[in-house]
Amino acid sequence: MRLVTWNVNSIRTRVDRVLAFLDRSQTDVLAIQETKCRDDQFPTAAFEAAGYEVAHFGLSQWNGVAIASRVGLDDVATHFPEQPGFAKAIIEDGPDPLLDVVPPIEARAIGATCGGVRVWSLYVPHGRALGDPHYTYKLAWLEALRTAAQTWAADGDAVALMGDWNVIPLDTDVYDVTAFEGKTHVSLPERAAFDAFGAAGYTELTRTFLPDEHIYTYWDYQQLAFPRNKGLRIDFCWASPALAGRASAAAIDRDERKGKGASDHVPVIVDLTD
DNA sequence: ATGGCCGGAGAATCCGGA
Repeated sequence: MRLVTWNVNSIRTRVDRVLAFLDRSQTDVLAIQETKCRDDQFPTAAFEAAGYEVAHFGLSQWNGVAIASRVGLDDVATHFPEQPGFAKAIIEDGPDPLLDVVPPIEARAIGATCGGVRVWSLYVPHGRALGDPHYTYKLAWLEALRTAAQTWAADGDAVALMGDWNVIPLDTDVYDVTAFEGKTHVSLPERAAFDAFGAAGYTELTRTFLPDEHIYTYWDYQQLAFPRNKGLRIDFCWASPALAGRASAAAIDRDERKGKGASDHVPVIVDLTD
């Protein structure tokens, strides 16, 4: 079975390219991030015509996550247990007891069971800047996900946590780490939050099969980043113990960054034995 | 070749991205 994660940066703009990729790659399950649309705007019919069921969670033009599967799609969840919401005032000042406000959960996670694997499509908050409320939110979000993931692993579930993690785990996962001094994605707390999935028993499958340095999954649209190969490695697949042993290969489809109409991220592919 | 931001909203730029 072939699982793929891809931040498509607008599904409506990219749908032809995504469907062409699904056909060419013979992908069974696609975890999509940054669909940038509401559920009623998602091009579901086009996916169904290609033989895929789709579950999408999108609230506005921001974020948006989906799973497309041709091997079944059951028990859809639009957030993980204790997933924090984001509300700037609450994070800065604490909850207001007079308002009893609950921060709204953003469209950054969707889970479904596909071909016996619990697949999660995840769009980890960017963080914006060190010390920004969004950075605090990012760390809390990752910690809550790790807590949930630990429970799933303890239950013996076959889980794939796939998506845009917005963390650069190693200095060699970026073209020049000094360009990120004092910025998000490389800070110690972010890297610790990412590495905690390993401590929880999960295996990052792309690292297993693609251990080379300076392998990237994202290149900025600006300043000729792709032709100059100034990229980042930020898209990953953490596999639970029950799943990791089934992995047979991983690949990054760098060619998908070429040409007009490319997303700034490329597909990250994981193959499992049946 | 892989090329000098892009997408969405909505009417002028502005937000968010990393």
